[in-house]
Amino acid sequence: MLKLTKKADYGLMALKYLAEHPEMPALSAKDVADAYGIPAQLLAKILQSLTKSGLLRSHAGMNGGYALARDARGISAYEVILAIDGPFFITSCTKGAKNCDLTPSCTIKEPLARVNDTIAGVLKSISIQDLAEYEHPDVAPHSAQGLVTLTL
Amino acid sequence: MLKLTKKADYGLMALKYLAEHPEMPALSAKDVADAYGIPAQLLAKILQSLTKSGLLRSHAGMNGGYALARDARGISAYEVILAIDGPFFITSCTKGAKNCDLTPSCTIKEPLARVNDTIAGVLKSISIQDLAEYEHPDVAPHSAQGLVTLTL
DNA sequence: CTGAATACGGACTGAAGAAGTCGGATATTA
DNA sequence: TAATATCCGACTTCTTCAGTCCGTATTCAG
Repeated sequence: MLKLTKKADYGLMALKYLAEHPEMPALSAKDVADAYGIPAQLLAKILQSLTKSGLLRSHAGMNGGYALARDARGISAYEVILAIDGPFFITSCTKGAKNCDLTPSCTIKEPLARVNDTIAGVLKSISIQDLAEYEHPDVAPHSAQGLVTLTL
Repeated sequence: MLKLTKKADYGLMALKYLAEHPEMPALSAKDVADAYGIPAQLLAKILQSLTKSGLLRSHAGMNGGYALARDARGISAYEVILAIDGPFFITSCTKGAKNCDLTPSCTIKEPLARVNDTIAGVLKSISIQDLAEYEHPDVAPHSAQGLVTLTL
């Protein structure tokens, strides 16, 4: 629980890989899948959904493949996860149209919604470029600085 | 995905309920379950695991039940979730003994581990007391102030 | 023009985890 | 002793995730 799906992981990895190879006009799903040992067909579908969400540009045919639709710095981890897994909510019942049946239970969900927002904020502050630049943990703790304030 | 299990929800609700009724020496699983419309047997098992983790004190027999083992202010949401669902990691492969088979994939997981720590920090900053005090969203945005800094 | 390489997309299967139930054993108290 | 509890393991059911299969459409090279 509270875990990213493998699809989201794969998607982040693939985008990172694309960001690391800006010289290539396009990389096929198979290229990326082979680079990481990911099931090619599965990654293909992931990249397709990222294309539909506008994060990638695709091109069929020989020497086709995928490329980042924007600069790596302009794509956040949040967008990627959202595109692949849909909107996430930390709580089971959200205060949307489908309200939850347990009337008083929602008193606990309100504060947790703040947690949800906090997590979303953190993920929004991380760009694909950040992931690509990240080399070694102990070497350079620089770059992205996400400051998040949680007020209950 | 990135969602709390219902068990964790139920557990948080139950602890909140206990915190709201400090006058009661003990409340049975059934009491709490009825208050929220939760399956009693399911909640019972949740409360048992919270007891094993030392967050609750239990007492069998008539007029028995559960009570908070500590002050509500000393129990964090993090502890509750940990006790019920076990340790959570945002990424599928964690850098523990069971290392992941995808060698290069882990390059992406390192930065996400920071996200994981951030989330844990937020959850640690929220106490059961905070949940119990939280009355209405628009009325009083006071109390718990969690400040979390994420450095990639 | 033809064939290879590629993206696209629906349907399907298997595995895993979550949610909940059942049944019984133990402990405490009225 | 009977009622009320916690305690605990096994089980079923349901959903979601992960992955595969297969057919179609698009583009490019020869």
